[in-house]
Amino acid sequence: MPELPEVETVRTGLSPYMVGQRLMRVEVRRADLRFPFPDNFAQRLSQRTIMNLGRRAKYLLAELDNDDILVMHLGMSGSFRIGGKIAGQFHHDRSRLPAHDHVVFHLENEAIITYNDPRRFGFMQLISRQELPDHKLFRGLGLEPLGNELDGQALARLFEGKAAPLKAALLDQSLIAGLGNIYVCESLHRAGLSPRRSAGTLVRANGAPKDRAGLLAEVIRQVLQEAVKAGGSSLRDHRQADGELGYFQHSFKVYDREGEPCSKRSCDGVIQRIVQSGRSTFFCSKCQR
DNA sequence: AGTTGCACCTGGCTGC
DNA sequence: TGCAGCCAGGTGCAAC
Repeated sequence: MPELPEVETVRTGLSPYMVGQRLMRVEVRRADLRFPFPDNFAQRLSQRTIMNLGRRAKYLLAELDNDDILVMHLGMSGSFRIGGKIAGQFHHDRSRLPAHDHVVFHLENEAIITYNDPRRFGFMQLISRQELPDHKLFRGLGLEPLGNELDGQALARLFEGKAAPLKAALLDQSLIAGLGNIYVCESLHRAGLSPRRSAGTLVRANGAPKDRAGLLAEVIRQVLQEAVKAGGSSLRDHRQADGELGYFQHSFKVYDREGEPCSKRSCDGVIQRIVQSGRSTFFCSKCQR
């Protein structure tokens, strides 16, 4: 499910059940997901208390009481479910695909948190707090789009001289970290910018250079904030950790809307689907320039 | 150095 | 109803 808003929604959904709780037992039901689990993974987690559940880009970071950080990435199809005894009540696990339940966390409060991932593009790692910033997973990550750094100037600097299409530049996690296919398409539509325009042209100083970059930075933040507020997007019936469906998918203006009329007032264009670096791009060629 | 294309997986949907 | 083909929210790596 996961771009930044979905991961953030998972974080807030899991936090009340995990933070401050000790891991009594961890079941790991296969040797690997996308990558092998670390050696002695379950043992190293057992009896640790989760001090905080954070997020960087699309990574969930469970900070443990021994200075290790459990790093979790959901890939394309990873999700968490909450079950077990919660607030004195036993909750039945209505899992649809128990075959793909790969990791089960048993917490001191009797909550049972299950990680399910049919495609297994997700992964988990244990990294010490000290080595995390320089770890290969993190050292190359770009700006956190909901942090304080992303504004027109920063974006202009990042994209200056880049020949790559805007679409590709926005998906590049080493520039901005956390956007994926959906929110890039939606942001570009909202900003009225073509996904095919080369990233460098945002900056070229003919007329109002600052404005394009500034506008794009602003709409990215808007779109992400709105999506977080909506609990993310639920595609293919993907659920949030607490079983609720996010509803930002109802706000999509272009994603998966090929052939539909452009929703912008004063635009009579039609949403098109093209393929850029192997992935679908949805946009309106009339109002996105 | 910057891009592109493929690979990693499973499942759901479309169309014959 | 069956089955082939295509598509999917991500990313790392080999190859141009």
